[in-house]
Amino acid sequence: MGTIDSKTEEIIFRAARKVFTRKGFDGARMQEIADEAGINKALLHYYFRSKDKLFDRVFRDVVKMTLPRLISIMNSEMPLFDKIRTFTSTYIDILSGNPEFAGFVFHELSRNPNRLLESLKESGPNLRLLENQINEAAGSGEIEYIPVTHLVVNMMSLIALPFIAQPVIMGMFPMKPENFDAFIQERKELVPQMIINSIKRRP
Amino acid sequence: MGTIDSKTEEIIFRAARKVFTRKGFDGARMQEIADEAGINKALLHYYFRSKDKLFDRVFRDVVKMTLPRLISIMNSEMPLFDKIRTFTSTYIDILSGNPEFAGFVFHELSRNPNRLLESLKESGPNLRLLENQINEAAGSGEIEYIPVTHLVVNMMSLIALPFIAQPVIMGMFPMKPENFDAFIQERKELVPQMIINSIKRRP
DNA sequence: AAATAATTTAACCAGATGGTCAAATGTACA
DNA sequence: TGTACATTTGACCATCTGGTTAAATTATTT
Repeated sequence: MGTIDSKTEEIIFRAARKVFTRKGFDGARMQEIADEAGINKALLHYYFRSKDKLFDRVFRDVVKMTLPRLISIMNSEMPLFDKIRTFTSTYIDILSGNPEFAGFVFHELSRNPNRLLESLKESGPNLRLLENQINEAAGSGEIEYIPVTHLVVNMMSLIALPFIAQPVIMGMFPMKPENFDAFIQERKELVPQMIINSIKRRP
Repeated sequence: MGTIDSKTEEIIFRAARKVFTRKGFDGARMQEIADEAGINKALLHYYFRSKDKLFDRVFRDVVKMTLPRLISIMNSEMPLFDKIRTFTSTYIDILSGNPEFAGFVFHELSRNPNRLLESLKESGPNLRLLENQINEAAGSGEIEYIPVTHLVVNMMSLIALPFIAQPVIMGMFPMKPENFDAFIQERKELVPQMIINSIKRRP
């Protein structure tokens, strides 16, 4: 279940992912997906019964392309600061390759919050582990205490929002696409530095 | 131009803002707006010729409800750290009162990037001023240098994303709506502290 | 090569959706 | 009161959209 065997099925699926992630469920048209795939609209329904079913597959695929790698970093035994650095650069790399993913996931999730819950329930990040690392580092005086919630949300925010806000950013600060890419790359260093700097205890 | 005189016009407009900000342009239905306003669908077109026109008014209104206050803070002569604190708490207050605004603006902007450019062109924030403040503070050794772009994007990110990601956050960390509100309130202190901490030069 | 099954298509359908219009209702004013 | 004007509505229309179906085409099996 969930596998793609035929060649055309693969083509259709990629087309669907492209259109859905760019336009969202409501903005996407089955006809547009068919055109993008270069096939007849009826073929969409032959392979993926309905728009809902096709969308569902796409959404799961997008989650599967991002979450597992991030969760495995979170759940690793890596030291706290390394974890922050690795998480950031991995997440930024993923989104650099698929800039629409961030906006897509958050937007569709607000349309149907239950969607992610399933994915998270079956293999969520082990927040207890991260919590322990924070407590240890705070106990030893290495860092100032910060609740896990805020630390995680801070990382997500600093990483994901620039992609969602790309048009705003490129409008505010005159930027060509290459400049925006460079700007994002700078953040692979800047974001973890900033997070670490903000919690590291001052001498 | 752009004013609302009649009582029903006001009711319709509020209904439209509610529906559009929650569902987006593509997800919104004229019938739903009419129902929300408790009037006939034809009346929508009587007051606001088309869905596009109505949406445009709503979008402009939302921008006008947020941007000017933020811009005036940015353009004020307030000291850098105060500016960061005031900007954050004002922005969070605005979004707390209208949690859908953030996702709405960013999503619709990626559908039509030109929309904001107009609003920004006529009265954008004076980034040169902020830049000077950064340079001064960096020159005097008070802070570590940071490009304006990153500083501004960092603030936007830490403030706006939690609202966009609300369902994700409430799913990851078991949170009831009240808890989420409290979580957001905590950030009015935490975010500026974090930003300032991350740039303040260490002794 | 014939028969069977899988893939692909053109044509079509039903319901939804943005939009129109003529009639009805209400309001102000002479 | 009657008349001009604005407001509101129900009914209707054209188009779009997801989905179906029967036929055509291609691949597979015997």
